[in-house]
Amino acid sequence: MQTDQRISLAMAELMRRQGYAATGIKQVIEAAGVPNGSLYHHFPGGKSEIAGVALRTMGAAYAELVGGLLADGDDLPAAIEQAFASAATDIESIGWVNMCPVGTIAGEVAEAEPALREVVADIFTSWIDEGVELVVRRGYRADDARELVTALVAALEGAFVMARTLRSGEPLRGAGRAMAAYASTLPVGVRR
Amino acid sequence: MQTDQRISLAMAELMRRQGYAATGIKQVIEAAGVPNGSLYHHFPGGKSEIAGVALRTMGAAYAELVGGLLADGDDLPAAIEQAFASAATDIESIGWVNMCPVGTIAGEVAEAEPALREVVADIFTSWIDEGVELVVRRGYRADDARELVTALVAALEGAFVMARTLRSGEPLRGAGRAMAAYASTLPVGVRR
DNA sequence: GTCTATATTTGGATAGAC
DNA sequence: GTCTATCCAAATATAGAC
Repeated sequence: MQTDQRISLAMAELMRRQGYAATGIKQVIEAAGVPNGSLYHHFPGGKSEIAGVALRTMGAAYAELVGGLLADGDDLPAAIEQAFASAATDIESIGWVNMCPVGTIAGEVAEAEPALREVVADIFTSWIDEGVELVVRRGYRADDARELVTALVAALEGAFVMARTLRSGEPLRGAGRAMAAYASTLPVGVRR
Repeated sequence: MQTDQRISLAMAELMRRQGYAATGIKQVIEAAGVPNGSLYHHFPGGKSEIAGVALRTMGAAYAELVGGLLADGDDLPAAIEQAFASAATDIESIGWVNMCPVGTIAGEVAEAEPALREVVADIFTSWIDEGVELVVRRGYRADDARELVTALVAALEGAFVMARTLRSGEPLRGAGRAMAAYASTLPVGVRR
């Protein structure tokens, strides 16, 4: 793997566990196994530049994951409930660290790191846009779809934090059932 | 105001903007206007002890706020939608900083600061317990109430982060409408 | 492009006079 | 209880040889 990828991957892994502020460049250097000078050669912008790249990579990975879950199955409400439940089972078995870190980083950098706030805003926006497209393709109205997907992302991020803090998958399952019930109230043009 | 209150209040305000890791003791000292020695006299446990006190205070304040919103009005779904909408209007006008910071801190400290993770877990638990009592008192089934309140907290925390990042109140309003729609699907013993 | 050495600032925490 | 001075480790970033 390329040096710059090793660096941004190490940054991503550390941010997932500790967030942005608590993650030190020296930790990144050690985890990536690269010398200090190489890091600043590849990322002249230092810590925040690396974090930006790491965030975009994680954002894209989760978009693919969630998109896949939402695309599966005939019934959207059922697919939603299953996606949340599967996330719950994952973190219960694999470990509480295995969580989407974008929301936590978002809260951390929103006021103090304008450049990173915009990166996260881009990630949220693209998640929503891609999700809306999937939902519209299932026959839902565009404005319903946007509201549903926005609420889905909010519920998912919030439930992740609660699950990790309470060491329980229940918040994720509960949020999934709630969002599925909400989705059931929306009209579907094509398939109903 | 007492010295220790000035300290924990300053810590709370700084954590709201920057999170836990990025907030320095020196910043707290300056913001509170107290000398270094006084801080460690009142809080021998240093930074994490102060953060614990600050978190508990913020947790209680938000419990009261949200509890008041949920207790108002005849119709629970309408009260939920209004509570989220009111939060949206607040942060749009007062400022994006004016947000519940508990969720962000939760993500930050979940793996790295076990003592603070437990403090946040206590806060989430008491929010849920108090919310469940309010909802049960309205005639909902206890298990429905617990699931609803858990999802409410998750959606609220997630929507706060999205709103602050996207600089828009819409995620909060959308999440509120979604949760209201979900609440409408639950049976009410007394009033329906 | 890689690597070592180091500059400089800031972190949290402590000591001890008053 | 209050306050000043200070310690020591860690932070990010840079300089310059190779």
